Amino acid sequence: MTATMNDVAKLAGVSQKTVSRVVNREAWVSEQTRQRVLKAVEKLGYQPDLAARGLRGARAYVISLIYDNPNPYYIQALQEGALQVCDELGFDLHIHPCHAHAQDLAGDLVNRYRRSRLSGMILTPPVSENAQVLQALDEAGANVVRILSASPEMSDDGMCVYVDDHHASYAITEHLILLGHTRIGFLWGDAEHRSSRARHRGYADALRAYSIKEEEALVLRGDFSFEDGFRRARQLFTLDPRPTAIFGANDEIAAGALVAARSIGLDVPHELSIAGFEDNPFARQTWPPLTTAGQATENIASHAARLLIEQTRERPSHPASTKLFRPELVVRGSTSPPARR
Amino acid sequence: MTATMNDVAKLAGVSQKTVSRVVNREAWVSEQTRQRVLKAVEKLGYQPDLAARGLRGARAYVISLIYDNPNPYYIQALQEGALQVCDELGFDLHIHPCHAHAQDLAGDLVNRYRRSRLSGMILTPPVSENAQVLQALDEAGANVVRILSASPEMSDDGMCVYVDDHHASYAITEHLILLGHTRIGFLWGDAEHRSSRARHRGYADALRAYSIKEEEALVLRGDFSFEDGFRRARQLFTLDPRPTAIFGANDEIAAGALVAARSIGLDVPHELSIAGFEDNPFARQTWPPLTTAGQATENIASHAARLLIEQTRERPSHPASTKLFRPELVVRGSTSPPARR
DNA sequence: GAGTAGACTGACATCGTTGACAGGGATGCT
DNA sequence: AGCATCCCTGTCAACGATGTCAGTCTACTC
Repeated sequence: MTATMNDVAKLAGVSQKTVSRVVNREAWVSEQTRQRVLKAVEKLGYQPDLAARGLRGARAYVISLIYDNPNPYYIQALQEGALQVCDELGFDLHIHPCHAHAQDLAGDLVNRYRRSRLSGMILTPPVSENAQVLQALDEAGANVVRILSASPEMSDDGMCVYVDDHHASYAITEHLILLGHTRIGFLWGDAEHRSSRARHRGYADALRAYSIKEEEALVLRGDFSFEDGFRRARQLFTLDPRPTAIFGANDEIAAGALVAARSIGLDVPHELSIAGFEDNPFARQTWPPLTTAGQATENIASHAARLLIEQTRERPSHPASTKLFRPELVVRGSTSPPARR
Repeated sequence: MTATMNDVAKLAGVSQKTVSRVVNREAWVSEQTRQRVLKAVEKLGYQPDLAARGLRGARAYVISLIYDNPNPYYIQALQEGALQVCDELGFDLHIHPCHAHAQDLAGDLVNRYRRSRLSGMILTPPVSENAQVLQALDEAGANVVRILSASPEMSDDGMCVYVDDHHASYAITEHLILLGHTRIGFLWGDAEHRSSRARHRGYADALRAYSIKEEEALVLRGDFSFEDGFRRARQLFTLDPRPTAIFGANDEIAAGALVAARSIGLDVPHELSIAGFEDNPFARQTWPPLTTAGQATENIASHAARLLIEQTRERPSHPASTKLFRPELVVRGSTSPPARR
């Protein structure tokens, strides 16, 4: 039913191998032959069979996106970015949600890698920071690109796409300080995420830069969830005096804080400013909309996918390159100067 | 490096074919041989290669999930549900976001079907209701399961997983009526979605059942987005008298209405009740949390995936079966009796 | 005791593609 | 003229599984 390479070859009057050469853009095919083959391809609506291709070739035409992240907006953006590049370059994308704490995550990923003959994997936080996983994949000879928070040293092995959380977090904190806030609560994300630590450092560094002392009671650890943001915000409200601003390590936490404020009748932003991080669509759908910082996750993912696929093609011209993305401050209605007391 | 069926066969001292039989749970293999093979499989960590399998067999071991839906929570739930079944049954899942209005969606899907040798496709609204797509896939002999809103006739061809939007929408409207509301605004979702029409019918039928006249001015068409919910809610607020309740055809619309209410200083639920539909996690993260109706989308998707894979296996024992899911009413803080005027 | 059916196993071709290698014609160099 | 080199093309085996078919070995029936 579906046309195969053989059909194309017959129609074009060449050998199957020559069709393969044309399709794969190999060198040394005469222009004349090329055109004839392409015409036949067109006519038959031929499309290479990914399974057969992957079977014979060392490389298959599939990459996998690995994530463990509760934020659907983030995940969807990742997927869209990666898919766009895959479509363009004729690859398939597999998605693999997983649990960062699963029994044998490393083994599982290695199995997947083999079983599906992956060309490569895109690792996202926190899996991209899991030393055990990285080692196992490295030993298996897997082709990996990691998305992760930039660390001051940037000394990671392999190909990485960095996000400068520290910088953006500094910018958000500075924004609050410049509005006149000095008592700024900070709600952590999962401490095991490197990005959480970077975001906290950005906060602390900004305070220091403006000679504001970091108060222990204003900084609460927890996780990246809405619920935990809600809980911890309420905890901050018991302080006397209350903080005049809260900076949540992601938009979900900030949204939780927003609802917490509402729940005790606090007016945002006049009685309390709230800022988030990531700039989900979500952040635009609260009232008031959230001040936050973000970078199109889609771009980050598509960059990672492109890097990965290029590496697959073994073009030695591209040395293992990295890239740094800088999220940008987005000021919306949830922050304003503190009310005078 | 990775073990193949041949390696397993050698170790177990049987033919490759026998290993294939054991792995695929075919009948007529002696228990003794089975055990020996399984031990060898275990020892070598053998996993069947999906590409090779798909190449030889008519069926491949991949299904695809097709969607065009702006709601990441919904999509993620679909994905999780489908993936769970795929993992269990040894299939791969491809995801394929698309645009329902794309130039040649039907052709694109058929191409994909062939190119990746899919075992089948799960179609979600609104693609699952696109006659042109259905016909093209049918002609290509594609194996399809559709997720879609139940219609009164239920006369769809092929395998379907139905969601009873009408029933749930009736329940929500009834809930509002029983609280004492009579002027209830209704904000449509995209009219081309069958579910939108079903939800509106549920609303209208409930009003009729309680002898409340449907007022044209209270019913506004639009799409499923937050922004459009916001816009249309503001439009409703210009009416005199204002509606005392708004029912949005999904949670996003309802959230938009919530923010709209806030923006003109209306207190929810006391001055205005708001209800949504779908029960996203999202609906719990507003203030107040939304009254809504929902059914675990994950279950719907996993049911669809299971149906699809079973059909692949050509077990004639299962006639093309369908299933009806009934979303349930979830009452939260965004609805209450109307204030007395 | 022959025939038949049922349980179990293996040999071999095959899916659609790519990789290794060989071959042939044109061109350039000695 | 002879040889090497550069283009261009084709032949053949292989990837790792499954499907077809033919076989063997037991047990049961008549």
